[in-house]
Amino acid sequence: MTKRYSKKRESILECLRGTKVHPDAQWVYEQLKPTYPDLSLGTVYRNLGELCREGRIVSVATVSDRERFDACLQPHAHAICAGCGKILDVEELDLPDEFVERVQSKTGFSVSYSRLQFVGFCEECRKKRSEN
Amino acid sequence: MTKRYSKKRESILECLRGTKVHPDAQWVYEQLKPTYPDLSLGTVYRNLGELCREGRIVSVATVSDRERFDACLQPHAHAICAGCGKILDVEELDLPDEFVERVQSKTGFSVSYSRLQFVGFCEECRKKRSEN
DNA sequence: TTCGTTGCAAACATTTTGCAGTTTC
DNA sequence: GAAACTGCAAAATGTTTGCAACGAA
Repeated sequence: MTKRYSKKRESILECLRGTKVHPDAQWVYEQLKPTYPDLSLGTVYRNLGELCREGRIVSVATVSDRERFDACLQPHAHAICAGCGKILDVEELDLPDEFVERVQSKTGFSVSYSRLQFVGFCEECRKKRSEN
Repeated sequence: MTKRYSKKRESILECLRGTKVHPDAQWVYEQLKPTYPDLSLGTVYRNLGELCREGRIVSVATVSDRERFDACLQPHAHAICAGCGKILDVEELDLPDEFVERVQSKTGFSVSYSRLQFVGFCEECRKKRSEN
């Protein structure tokens, strides 16, 4: 199946590249719906999957049962709020190079990429909690 | 709601403690079903959720849309096979202590726990791939 | 007796898929 | 014109929930 140009796929990728929220399919759909009134959610899912398989985006986490994506391919850590689901990038937390090598030698895996997630509560959610 | 003893809940916890496969709800259900012919999947879900909330088990990853759990609470990394979904423990990959502090100071999060995942393909899945 | 726990089935939410029409090449 | 792409709706999948029966304290 040779790949063909698709305006909607390109827009989905651009949408991801232009945001820092690490969105899920629904969010991308809502962003693009005004521009493409005939856009369907299935198309968003299909293209997110395709872009992942091609390695043009990555799946960074599943939060509240929704898969979240990122078009930034440079490895970096994520802070995930267990309250509101917000995901923030955290730079300058690079894993030692030998980690991947050690995983490969210990498990026999060939490692494609890694995820470093810090789960907790963001300031806003902590504030809301203390109010109640 | 004061907690009461439940044989099934205890068995669910024991089941998790006795395995290294980082199972999902379905797997636990199938393990215990012979022992408890009247066990229902809903009970497994309810208790896994409860055990998580109590901090007696942790959710280590969502693979192929299924949440996977672990009764081992010592922080450790995981190798996740994108082919078959297998999850292996990887010891001796400790994050520098200052990572959590840095996340907290940079994002304002209060971090509860972290996850370090290495996604790739296990030996068996690579073998299968090269055969086709 | 109280109220947490469970089985069961229905409800839910997210994601996938089949198909017919459309677009790219 | 062939094959990829899409909208739409239905289906599939994992998970949650309401309720009546059950069980622990």
